[in-house]
Amino acid sequence: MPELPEVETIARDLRPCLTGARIAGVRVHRPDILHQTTPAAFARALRGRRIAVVTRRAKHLVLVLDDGARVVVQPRMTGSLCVTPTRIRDAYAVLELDLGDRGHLVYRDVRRLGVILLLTPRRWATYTARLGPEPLERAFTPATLARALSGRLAVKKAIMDQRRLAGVGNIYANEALWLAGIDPSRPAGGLGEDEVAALHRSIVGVLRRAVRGRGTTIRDYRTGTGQPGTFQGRLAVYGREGEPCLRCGHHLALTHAIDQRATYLCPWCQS
DNA sequence: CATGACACCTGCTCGC
DNA sequence: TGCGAGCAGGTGTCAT
Repeated sequence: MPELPEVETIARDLRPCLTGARIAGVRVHRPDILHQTTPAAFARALRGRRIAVVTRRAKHLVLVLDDGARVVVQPRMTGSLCVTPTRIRDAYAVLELDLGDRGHLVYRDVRRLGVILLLTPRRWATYTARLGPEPLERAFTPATLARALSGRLAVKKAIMDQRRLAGVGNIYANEALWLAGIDPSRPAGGLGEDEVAALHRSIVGVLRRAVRGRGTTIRDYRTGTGQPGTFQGRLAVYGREGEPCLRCGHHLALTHAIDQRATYLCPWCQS
């Protein structure tokens, strides 16, 4: 579920709690979320290690351990992470790390669509190479975006394709395309230079504002401190079908024509 | 290579 | 009130 701003918020919240913490114990409550490893091997690799760095790549949280291994958490639809001072019973807890006097890190995931990976430096290199550029890094320019926008697929699909561009999901794709005044079904490769520039500005702008708002909570998303985000109150189109467009006043529409995902748009000013 | 269908899961909401 | 259908912000795989 969480997109870039949500995972960025979680990473920022967890960073002061986790950086330098030693992993004293590992509890895997739901083994099915561990991919390409077993609970026993996973626990063996983590126990006794220190967490050196807490970071984010695309929509994924990354814990770099002091031996260079990386624990990658993909929360997907309903995953959430937070640190608590003491253990609390939770039917949806999937993984718990005991951090001694630094408390407990809990990964909870109601639908259990999330994934946790343990990657060597070499496998991490392969992993990150498959993901597109980070839209909030300085190196992300309109030219970078233009490279992601090739082909005849819908521009909305293109910006949500994590190999082309990292971190944008359904909510922010809808918002960015509305901000840029671009029809989401337009072929990605057919945008003009000015439209690419507008979309670049919109993507960067909406992601920055959403990070400042600590993410969007529609249902399940919680920050790293267990609270809802605030950006849901500032969405211009997502979830607002039938309501007036904030630019032109026409009724916003909802379709599922692109990849069967909810697409919200203003039929008047996105055409 | 691009695209579409589907699978993975559970909970919530809506309509009857 | 109760029940089934449909829907949900993501990603990987497989067939075409």
